[in-house]
Amino acid sequence: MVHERLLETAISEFGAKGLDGASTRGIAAAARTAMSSITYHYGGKEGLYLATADYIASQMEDVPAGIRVGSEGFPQTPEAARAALHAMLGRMVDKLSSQRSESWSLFIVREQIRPTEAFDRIYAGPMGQMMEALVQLVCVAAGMCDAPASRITVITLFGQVLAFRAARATCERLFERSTTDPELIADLKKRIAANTDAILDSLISERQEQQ
Amino acid sequence: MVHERLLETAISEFGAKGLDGASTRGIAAAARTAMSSITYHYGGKEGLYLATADYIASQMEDVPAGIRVGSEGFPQTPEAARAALHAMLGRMVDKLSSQRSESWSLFIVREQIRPTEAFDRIYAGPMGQMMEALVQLVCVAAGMCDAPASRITVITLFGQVLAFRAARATCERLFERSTTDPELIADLKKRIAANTDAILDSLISERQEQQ
DNA sequence: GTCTATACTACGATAGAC
DNA sequence: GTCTATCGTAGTATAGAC
Repeated sequence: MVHERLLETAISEFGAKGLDGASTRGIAAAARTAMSSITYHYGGKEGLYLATADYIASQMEDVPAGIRVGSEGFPQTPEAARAALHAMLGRMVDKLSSQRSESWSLFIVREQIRPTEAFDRIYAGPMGQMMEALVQLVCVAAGMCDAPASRITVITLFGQVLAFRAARATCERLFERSTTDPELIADLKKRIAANTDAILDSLISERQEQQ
Repeated sequence: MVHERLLETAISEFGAKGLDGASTRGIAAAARTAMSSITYHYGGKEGLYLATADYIASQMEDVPAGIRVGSEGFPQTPEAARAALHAMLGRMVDKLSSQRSESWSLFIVREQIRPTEAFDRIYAGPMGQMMEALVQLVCVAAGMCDAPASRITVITLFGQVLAFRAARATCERLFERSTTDPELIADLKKRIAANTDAILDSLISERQEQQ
């Protein structure tokens, strides 16, 4: 219980202020425990930071949802791959829409822009699996091998989802609606699905023109 | 000169650690001045934070590049709007690819996820202009009025660009190339342009089906 | 305008009570 | 395993020299 409270608070504090900026005193107080328990359980501030990264990584396990490169259930036909792509992007929207994701998204974005050892830990887990799965799904869906184009496409697809969290204040202003509105989230999912289809189709026709 | 050195350092420190996390001592030391000069010039830490937001906003002035809703040069035909859209997204990629954008992008993303008064100041400037211009350009390019769909589309287009900065560490891993590589940036721009065309075309055909 | 000096609060780490 | 107490360092703010 103490562990979980500490980690939850740490996500929020480290997310907001970074490793240097956050204070163990503040984290311990918010988690209703003594500061020295951080030293005891995690060896110090840095230890808690890395443990927080692992904790965040573990919370993303449901996003790839078993779709893993090389696994037996991995989609083999363009149609199946496209469906899996839609499903995975949809789960990502759900994940990033949730109130819970607010704290850890700041943590991750900081690590994305200025990576430390913590990013290695996050990427080594479900996040890396998810990105590699997306690459292979795009390849299968567009009938191409693992070309640079498919990887760039994945970043643009991911970006569509990411913007809803990483540019949230802009979304609130643009939509003049709360970004937690389920109807808005449903509309966003539909639009991302339509965009994904359009992008895949344009990749396919590009390929056909080249031949 | 002291002002500029202070503001540049402040972007980086506030970006990394937030308002609470960053220290005036650290900022002053890195800007090679006395800490008390922050009090003198900006009235304190918060004053410097807001001044930093204004400074960031002022640095984005070249992105809308005069394309402003209601101005006389605003594109009126679908073709012109599409070209302007490509140009503006291209300038955004350039901006976000630059080394300089690293510090202020963290500042902005933090404000996007947990907005304070500083975000109002940033959005009131070129950033808000840019987003509203994108909305109108999508409307003109897709032959639709200011529907919710156009605003959601703008977020997805923006997300494609944003990902290159806000998910940089993921990009580095996916591409196994430096994200400052000009060739990679050129490829990304081409892909975003192609995706934008595909997305606009799908918006247009959606509209035609409805009729 | 820019600096030093100082008052007071908060920081991380650690030792030791229980 | 969780707490309090304490040490040395670093934080903001302010007053005042120049």
